[in-house]
Amino acid sequence: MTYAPTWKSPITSSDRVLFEIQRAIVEGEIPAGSKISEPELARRFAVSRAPLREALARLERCHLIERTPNAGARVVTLSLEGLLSLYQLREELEGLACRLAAEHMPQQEIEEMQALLNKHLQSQRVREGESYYQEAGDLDFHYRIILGSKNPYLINILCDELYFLVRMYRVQMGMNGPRVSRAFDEHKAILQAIANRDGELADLLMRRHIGASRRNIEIQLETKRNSHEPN
Amino acid sequence: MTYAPTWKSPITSSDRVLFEIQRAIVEGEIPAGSKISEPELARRFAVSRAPLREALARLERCHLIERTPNAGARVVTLSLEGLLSLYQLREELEGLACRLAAEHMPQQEIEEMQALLNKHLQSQRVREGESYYQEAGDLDFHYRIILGSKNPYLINILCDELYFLVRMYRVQMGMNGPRVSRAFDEHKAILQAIANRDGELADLLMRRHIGASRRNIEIQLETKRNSHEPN
DNA sequence: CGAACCCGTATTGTCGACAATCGAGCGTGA
DNA sequence: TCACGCTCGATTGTCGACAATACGGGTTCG
Repeated sequence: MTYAPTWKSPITSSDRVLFEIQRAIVEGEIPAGSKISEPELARRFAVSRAPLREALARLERCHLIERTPNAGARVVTLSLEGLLSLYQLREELEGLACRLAAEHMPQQEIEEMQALLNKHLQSQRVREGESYYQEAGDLDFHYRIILGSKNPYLINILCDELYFLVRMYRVQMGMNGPRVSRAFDEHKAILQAIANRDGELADLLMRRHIGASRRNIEIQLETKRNSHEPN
Repeated sequence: MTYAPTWKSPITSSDRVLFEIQRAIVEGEIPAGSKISEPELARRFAVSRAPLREALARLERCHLIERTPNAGARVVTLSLEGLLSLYQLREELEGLACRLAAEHMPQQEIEEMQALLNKHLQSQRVREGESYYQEAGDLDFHYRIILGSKNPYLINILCDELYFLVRMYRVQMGMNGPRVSRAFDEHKAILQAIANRDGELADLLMRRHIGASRRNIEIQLETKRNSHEPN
């Protein structure tokens, strides 16, 4: 069995269009909830509708658009409920990824990650509170652990299908709260557990790491419900 | 947010072709590992290559085929390693599904499932040891619990992307061993926990239920490794 | 004799046009 | 006035043909 592709460089023109639209949707350049017009996008990216439709199929696969037969496609609409569902999943899946990574991740990859964390730590010390860089670092950290699990289905789901949606939520709903500062320490602890081949602990720490964000969302949802329903 | 479609009846001809090929692959009529010829399949199902390619894209999505750019598609090859990866995932995801179902599943759906289980129980009492019927019943049971979780991403992953692959493994690798007889009781216990709104217990029982099969696979893998490597 | 190169063939990726279907707006009738 | 049906326009689904790329066999050179 071959591992998930996870990132082919844009070979075919369908790939190119896919990447462009992905970026545009994630960054909100194509607004969430807006309808997608095949002829318009085809003109915009200077391709025929055939590769465009191929790209749309893959966008649906990573949950960035929703298609209904004979009625076209829409960019997904973001909601706290959706974000909560997403984090419920991530908590389980990335916990599993940690357990498997502790088992299967090669020593070399672990050391590379440790070096990476140290590099990020330096950067953060320089500019305290800078969140965006941490964003990239955080996603990269999770990304590598998932790859370390060596479970092709898990890799595919998290890196190919959910990754961009997570990024979209982060960019457009600004999920970079006060947790940023704590993330470094938690990452360090998780990686240490993996280095010690302690899968159970790594699992637990990762669930906590993501679960903290999840509970944040649940609180927001609660307050939203409380402020809307009584009206 | 809309729930995953999970089963549109074949509206477009692309859908029709998709379902036909899905069935053919799952049942082994198109052998595992064989190369897929677009022109041939297009002729066989009397459609153009456009809807066929759409169908292939969706087949890739549910892991029944693997495509490499400019080189075509192949039916997946089954392996114990792949099956193990699949069950590792299922254990986590369906455990989560149980926990969420205990929280969100409407009383009515629960009662429907209880009725269904009783019906299956009668059927099984009549023909002890009959496995195939149990197969369908088992998949249906899991299916409904997943839907009960009301988590659209979870539903999509398990029911749309992994479901057919599980079926394919069951049909072609004959995963219907001695566990069949125990499944009924375990199903009953899981459903009871959900009915009691005891998510934690339902989670635990489901993990055990799937974990038993998973350990079975691990044992087979172990014996395979032991008999091959020394040579 | 082996390996690298080249070329023909088949397959995949892409295109433009046609057919089928859906949504919007208007007109008609109760 | 409101509801229903209809027509028109636009969009999506499908088709056949063309272009680009990868595989296989044969040849040639070291």
